[in-house]
Order: sequence, then structure tokens, then C-alpha cells
Amino acid sequence: MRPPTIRDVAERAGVSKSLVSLVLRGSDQVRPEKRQAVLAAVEELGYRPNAAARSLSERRTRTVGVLLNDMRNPWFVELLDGLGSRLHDSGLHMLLADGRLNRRLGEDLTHTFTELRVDGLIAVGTLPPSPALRTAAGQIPTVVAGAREPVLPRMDIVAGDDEHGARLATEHLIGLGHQRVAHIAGQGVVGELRRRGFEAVMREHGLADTAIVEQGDLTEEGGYRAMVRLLGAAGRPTAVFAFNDIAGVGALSAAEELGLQVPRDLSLVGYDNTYLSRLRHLWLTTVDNASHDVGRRAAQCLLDRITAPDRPSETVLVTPALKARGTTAPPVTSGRRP
Amino acid sequence: MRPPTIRDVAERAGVSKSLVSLVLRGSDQVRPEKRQAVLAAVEELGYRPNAAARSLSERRTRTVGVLLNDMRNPWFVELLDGLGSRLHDSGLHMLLADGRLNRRLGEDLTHTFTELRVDGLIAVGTLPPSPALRTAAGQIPTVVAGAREPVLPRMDIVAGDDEHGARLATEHLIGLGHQRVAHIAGQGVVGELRRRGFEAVMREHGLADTAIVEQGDLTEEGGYRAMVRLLGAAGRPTAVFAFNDIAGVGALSAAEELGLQVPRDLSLVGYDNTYLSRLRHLWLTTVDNASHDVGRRAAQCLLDRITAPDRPSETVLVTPALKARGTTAPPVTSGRRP
DNA sequence: CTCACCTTATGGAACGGTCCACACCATGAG
DNA sequence: CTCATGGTGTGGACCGTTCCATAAGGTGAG
Repeated sequence: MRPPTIRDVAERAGVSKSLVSLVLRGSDQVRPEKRQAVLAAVEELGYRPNAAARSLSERRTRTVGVLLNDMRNPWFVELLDGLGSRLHDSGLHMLLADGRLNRRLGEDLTHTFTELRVDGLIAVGTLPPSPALRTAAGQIPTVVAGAREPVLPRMDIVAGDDEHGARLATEHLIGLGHQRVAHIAGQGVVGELRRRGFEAVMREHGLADTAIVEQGDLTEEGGYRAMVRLLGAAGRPTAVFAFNDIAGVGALSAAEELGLQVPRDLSLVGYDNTYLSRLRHLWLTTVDNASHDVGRRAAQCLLDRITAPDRPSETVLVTPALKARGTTAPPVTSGRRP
Repeated sequence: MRPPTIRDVAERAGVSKSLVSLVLRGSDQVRPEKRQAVLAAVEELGYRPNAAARSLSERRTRTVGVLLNDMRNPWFVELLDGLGSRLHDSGLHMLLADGRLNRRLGEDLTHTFTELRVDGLIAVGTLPPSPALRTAAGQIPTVVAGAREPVLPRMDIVAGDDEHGARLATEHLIGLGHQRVAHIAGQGVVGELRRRGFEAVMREHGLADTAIVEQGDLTEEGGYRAMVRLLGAAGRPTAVFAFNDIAGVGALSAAEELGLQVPRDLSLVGYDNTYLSRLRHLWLTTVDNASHDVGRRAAQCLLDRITAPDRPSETVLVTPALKARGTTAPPVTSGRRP
């Protein structure tokens, strides 16, 4: 029992397969009664077009591949939402693949996607450098969403304005009255940008001397350890701006384990506005990087590049916004400051 | 500039397209020097087989579709990991799709998957009832993973043993000395099973009278509200077993807002062992439902059903394990018990 | 009446693979 | 010398669509 084909439908409706094809693709060159007959036959047989045959013939798949780095860190969910809705409007499907999952298996997802002949590629977040992605991007329209690297010709970048976001977070803390502010830094270009935003604002407020940067990473553990180091050193900060929410949560744990009350004794800001930060038990002040918007614009960008593959590369930055929640407050005025 | 086809490779290597096909599919009926010539041509041209053409001809896609309900609740990540690794061993790819995302767009993913002619379907977690899934399951080998419904002919179920897991959680609490134990219940068959496990153990320990069940849902908000109700009523429990980690985190917030210290004044157990529960700031005692194993077995089950579509339905239950962390402790012995 | 033309329908050639049936060429047995 | 044998290689049908070139039939103008 093989699934019915367009020929089965044609036979049942008493027309040629070409006419069935016309009807299914919405041509207006068909007499209404024939159209009805075809649609009825489709219904009766439960016909579904074969995507492989269609894309073989049309020489496109109406599908874009989405490369994800790690599903465990949920910051990208909103982004995917925006991405999907815009793509859907243009009749494109989204194929998700978690790179970490497959890389462990020694499989390169870009290979899979090129074999599938996806019409486009979206790299979500910073991916480990891969020559295969480079090659793929040379052949398939590609957009990086929510990250700033790699920068390659014929490839666009859509991301939140990390430097601006970091500035917002830092200004928020300074605005509350904090002077000794620390930053738990992340890696890569994004880490660099957020650090730069932090340092710039501190400098502008004449606080360059009391600005502390502690290297962390993108994990809870990294945030925890960085916070332990920060609080163990002399001149401990009264406020900390963490690279992202996960690191922020780690930092939160460290602070509380060392007997500090947040936000009374220490203010803390994260980044990404993940649902983690929205949990009322954490209620983390954070920076919303407008991921939904980033996703939508990345989709738009990809659509544009699909229609004009050779146009110059573009970098779109979306403006983030501060999301003040429960982990930031003015510092307690202690007399022991120098 | 179209991507090279098997004919281009053949021409370059000076052989027929059939021979190229043989080489690429690893036949041993080919003379080594010809094989080398073909492989060299493949390399030089950067040839990648066209998946659409291949699956059209082979009449299978080597791809299974994975239906996900909601990426925001991360319990399934481990499951996907197990699923992916087992499928990969059999040369199958995984196509992920978030149902919630697409349902909002009025698109039915099962349609997409049937058009793609995926070789199999995995429904992860409890999905909203859909006649389309029913139809799809009738035509495509389908396995439900990490849920207990829907039950349809020619469809297998692989899940954690929820009743047993609930028993573990409840016994853990009773073993610590708790007598007034409450359960924040979930919905659906899984919710039912966990509640049943809870009630059975309470009964077995002669605690049926002090067993409280409060209806929640699968969200943080639901857990929060259920906990508020529990703590507001008379005979407040000293321990609570929540349907899942997310609800547990909500419950945790409620308890702390009402001035209770966890675990001193109240013990709390979640379910799923998500990374949420592993955050040191929450450090939630929970039940590990061996998702990785569930994933692997679901994959195995699907492979079996693909080879024998008509064999009787099977239900595989994987044994969960308690993960004791920081939110459970013996109750403080207060004199005011009746 | 003839012819151009428009609308509607059709056959058949792609699309890029797989795989079957068959051809070719040594080789060695009868 | 002939003929089965077996290892290698090839042509071509087929998978299920799309779409182009063209046919059939009706209509109105000249």
C-alpha cells in the first residue's frame, strides 16, 4: 500500500496529472468543475504531495536549516519563535538541529543540510569554528543570528547590540548608586562587546579604577567560581553584571553561600532575559536582547539574501532593553569606604 | 553554477554514473583504481549527493520526525540526546519541530512530516490531541516517548515509570519522617499516574488521612498557586511532592514568600531532574526519569516498528531513580501535632 | 468561411539519484 | 576450440513532481 501519487489522483478525477498539478499549485487557468473534481479526488485518496519529488523538480526545498549550538541554554527559544513566524509567512519550513548533540557523534550538520539542499542556513548563537560552515556559507545563503561571528563574505549578521545592552546594565547599576561594580565576562566576540560596554560606561562615570573584570564562561559553574573569586578579593564589589543569566544564577548562589543577601548586600544583573531570570524564585534583573525581533529580522535578512545572493554583507543590530527585577537595589551606605 | 551531480563526477572520473553510485554506496564489486578515480573526482568537484533525489529513488528518507510540544520546558533535552545517538547509529537523521511554535501559526507539523515522507515519527511528551497525528500514525511508524498518550494501534509507548517514580519520591519523604505530605498534581495520564503512586504509598504507610492533593499544572505559576493554597489551609503539610521541577520551583517561591525555610520548615521534591533542579541555587531534590535511556529505547522501538510495522503495540517503562538534593530534610519535631 | 486567438487541457522531458538486467572480457575446464 | 563462470562495468527504466511546448475546441473578426 504505497501512498497515492498525483497520477492516482488524476485517474480518479478523470484528468491528466498535469491538470492535478495545476490545481494543487493554485492556477486560475482551470475550469471550476475540474478543479472540484480534482480536489474531491485528493480528499478521497488522502493525497499528500511528495516533498522530495517536488523539490527535485523545482530545484528548491522551501526549507531552511537552523544550526543550534546547545539546547540546554534556552536563550534562543524566543529567537526561534520570531524566526519561524517570519519564515512561515514566506512559505518556508524550518529544520532544527542541535550541533552539540551531533558533533558529539562526529557528524557535521552542515553536511546534512547541504545534502538536503536547504534554501538557506541560519546559525543561531556562537558556533564552534568549522571549516564546513565556511564552505556551506559559500554555497548556501547564510545568516548568523544572535552572534557576531564568524564574519564571512556573502553572510549577514543579525544580533542584539551587546555593547549597548552592557551599557544599559552598567548604567542601571551606577544609577542606583553603585561605585564598585564588577563584570563577569564571557568569551568570544559577544563576551568582548559586553565587556567593552561595561568598561566604557565605568570610564565615562569616572569609575575606571573600581571597575573589576573577572573572566567567567557561559555556564553556571563559571559564574559561581568567578563570583567566589570576586568576593574573596579585596575591594569587593557592591554590584555585579554577569555575562548572561546562567552565569548570573551561578553568581547568585556564590553570593548567598558566602552570606550575602541579594539585592541588599549585592546587586546582580544578568543578560538574555531567559525564562530562568523570569522564575520568581530568581527574579533576576537582566537585559532583554529582543530575541524575537532578532529572529524575525534574521529571517528577513535570509529571505533577502536568497533573492540576491551576491549583495554585500550586512550587520543588523537590534536594540536591547533593561529588565529591572528583584536582584538590583541601591547599595547600603556603609561608612567603611575609603 | 549548479552543484555537481553524479553524472559530473562520472564524466570527470571517466566512468559511468552507475559505477559512481556503486562506489558511493560502498560496493566491493569495484576495482580499486576505479574506486580511487571516483573518490578523487568527488573530492575535486566537492560533490554532495542530493538527498531528495536519493530518497525519491530509494523510497525512503532515512529521517525521522520528532514532534516536540514546547521547547520552553527543557525536560526533553536528555531524551533527545539518547534518541539522536541511537538513531544515528542506524544511519537515521532527526528532524526537530516544535509543535507549539507551529500550531500557533495554524500549521500542522504532521502534515509537513508526511509530505517529507519521514521513515518514522516520534512524539515527545504529551501533545495536544490531534486527529492529524492519529492519521499519520496509521501510515507512518510512530512511537510516543516520555508520555503515555495517545494510545493508538500500531503505536508504541516508551516512558519513565511515573507511578514508580512518584512512589520513590513519596517514600523518600516518609522515610525522612514526614507524615503530612501533599502532592501538587499535574494533568493528563502522567499526572494521574504520579498522583496514584503518591496516594498508594501514603495509604501503605497508613497516612491516607494526611495525604493532600492539590491540583496544579505544568507551569511555575501553577506550582506557585497550588503551594499558596496548600499553606493557607489548615493542616499544612511538612513536605510537598510536586508534579515536575518547574511546578516545584514555583512552589519553592511560594514557600519562601510565606516565610518558610526550605528544607527546614518544608521539604520539597520535584520531578524530571531537569537542569533547573541542578542549579545550585535551587538544588531541588527530584526524580530522575532516565530520559536518556527513554530516548534510546524509544529509538530502538521505532527501528523495530519500521522493520515490522504490524507487530502488536508495546509499552516500555524505564525505571526512574530518586535524586536527593538540598530541598528535603527530616521535619522539625514540633510539639503541636495532634 | 477562414483564420487568428484565447482558454483549457495534455504529453513528455527534465530533476538526480538507485538498481536491475545485461554486456564484456578473462579464465580455466571439458 | 567451445562454453560456462565470475568479476566488472554500463545503459536505461523508474521514483513523483514541475513546467514547457503544444493540441483541442470555441469565439469573434474580416
